[in-house]
Amino acid sequence: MRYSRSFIPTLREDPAEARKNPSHRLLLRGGYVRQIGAGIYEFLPLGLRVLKKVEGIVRAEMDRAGALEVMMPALVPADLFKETGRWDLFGSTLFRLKDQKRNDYHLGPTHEEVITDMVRATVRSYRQLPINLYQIQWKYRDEARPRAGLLRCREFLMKDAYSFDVDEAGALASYRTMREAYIRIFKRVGLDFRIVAADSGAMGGSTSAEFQILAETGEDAIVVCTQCDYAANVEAATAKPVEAAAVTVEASTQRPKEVATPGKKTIEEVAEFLGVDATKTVKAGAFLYGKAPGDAGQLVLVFVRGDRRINEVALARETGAQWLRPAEDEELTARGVVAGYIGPQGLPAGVEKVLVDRELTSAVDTIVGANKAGFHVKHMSMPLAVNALGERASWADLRAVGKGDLCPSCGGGLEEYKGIEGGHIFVLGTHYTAKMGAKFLDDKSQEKHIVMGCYGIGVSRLVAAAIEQRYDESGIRWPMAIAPYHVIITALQNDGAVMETAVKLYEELTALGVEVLLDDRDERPGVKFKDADLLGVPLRLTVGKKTLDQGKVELKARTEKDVSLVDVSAAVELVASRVKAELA
RNA sequence: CGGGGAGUAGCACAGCCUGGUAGUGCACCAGCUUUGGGAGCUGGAUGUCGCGGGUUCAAAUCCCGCCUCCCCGACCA
Repeated sequence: MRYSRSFIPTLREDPAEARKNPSHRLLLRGGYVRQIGAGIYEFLPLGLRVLKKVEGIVRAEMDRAGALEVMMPALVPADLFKETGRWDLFGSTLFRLKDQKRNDYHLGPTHEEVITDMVRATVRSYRQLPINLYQIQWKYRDEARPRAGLLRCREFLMKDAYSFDVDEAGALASYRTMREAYIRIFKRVGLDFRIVAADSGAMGGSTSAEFQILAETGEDAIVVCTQCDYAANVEAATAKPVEAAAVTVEASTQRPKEVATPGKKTIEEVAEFLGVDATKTVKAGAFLYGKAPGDAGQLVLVFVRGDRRINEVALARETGAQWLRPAEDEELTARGVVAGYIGPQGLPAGVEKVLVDRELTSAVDTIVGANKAGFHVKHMSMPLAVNALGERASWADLRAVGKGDLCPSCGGGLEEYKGIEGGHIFVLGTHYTAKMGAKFLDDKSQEKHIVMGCYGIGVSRLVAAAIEQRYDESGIRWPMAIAPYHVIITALQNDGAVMETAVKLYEELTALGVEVLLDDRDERPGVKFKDADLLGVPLRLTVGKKTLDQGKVELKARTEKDVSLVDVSAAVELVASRVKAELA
């Protein structure tokens, strides 16, 4: 492509509304995309080339794994979601609309119901299974807060595959096949990623894993063991409990004693006031939760070590809550609980449920709230307190795990990283097929529900994630596999031998299947260099009078500092082989 | 959904407090010069000042209502 004939409206300055996020900023500045609304984007030619490259890799690997591509409607009649209850469960995130007959529809945020409907209408026998169907389509979610450019959109390109098997073992095999395909995809795209254990959330599945792309700007926190292959989203992470020996036990015989802590409510305040470390205190959290939308909230008190944070996802899992939120002070007062001074002993009868983090099994001499304004209790033993609460209390893993914790599987150190969720794979079981009556006859003439799995990749999100992982102050640094062009030829003079040589290189490389952007614009060299860096094309061939007089052109990689002078006659072969090598 | 900020030319912004012919830089067009890391000079074109209403002789500016976008948080199958 000749730059002079292309449509690449680069911006010299940062758009005001995209300064916070590198990929957003660079995609806009590089003329890849344009924002047209919150979380809604146009893909310009360059952006579309990148998107199609990612899509192509995903498609190739899905096909290789035996999945079959289908196309489903984005506009979906509400009946299907009503069958599984997701019409209500999805809540405000679902884009809903009515047709002229006032019937309900939604824009597909994901297509489990639609694909299950397709399968239940056509599959009758175990002989038709297993099958894996996938789609690469625009999906819609009315995000409460779209942000970070392509990373969290309301309209986004998604690959979703859905597997259907005769039993759990089959589903697990399908899951493993997808897992392998995903590894190939993320590697081919050129991403640094980790496969982490994930919370299955409301998908109702059992086995699941996330493919997290490591990036400073990631929204997710993950922990990775430095010694084994344990890795988990912090929402799902557990850690080896701290050994009892690590806690002082000599004072455990002391009797609990109330101390005045007037006005000291937070752990920081209490710890400082009493002159102890936060680890020697216990933090209380109070939450209201319900098991169905619109339930009257039920109160649960949570205790973790003072320096810990409560993992609300783990709490939701433990309580079976469908929704969960911190309780307001007034709601606590109404139940006889004193906000800021909550402790495990002497709790009012209004408190029916208490969960204590397992780490506190060793907390035999700790500081807790006194359930009385202005007082805390020293020398409290959490195990004794839990016993005293009887059936109201139980132990659970509720603390947010982080750096410094020990690996639950090998005891090694855990590191914490930020990640962008690029893919998520689930075994769903019969969650959807049972609700929707997707059945088949097995080889014993028994009617059974199909066992399902689903596997998503955020295709448009990967475009942004790749940038988040690879950029510098000058612009993007695309991996070869998804770069809009493999090489940019920068012609420093716009005429004579320089342009002739540039065109010749362009034509020869193109003939070899190398994708070339020829900067033949009537611009000064500085402008061309700046744009080349901003666009992030992996290789740059610079043709200029100075070096051409000696029969040379310059070759530079976007990720390297050095420039190498190469013979014009050797340039094509050199570039072509390098491109081929990086794509392999 | 709670809190904060912002809407003026393609982009970045000033002007608003204190009402009086809408500005600056970059980009764009023309000419001359320049030509290896976002050139210089001269001239030019470009605006429903987010939308609607109100006050006023007069509104980008003051008042009321609305919309949109961004950031933090909540949320995120």
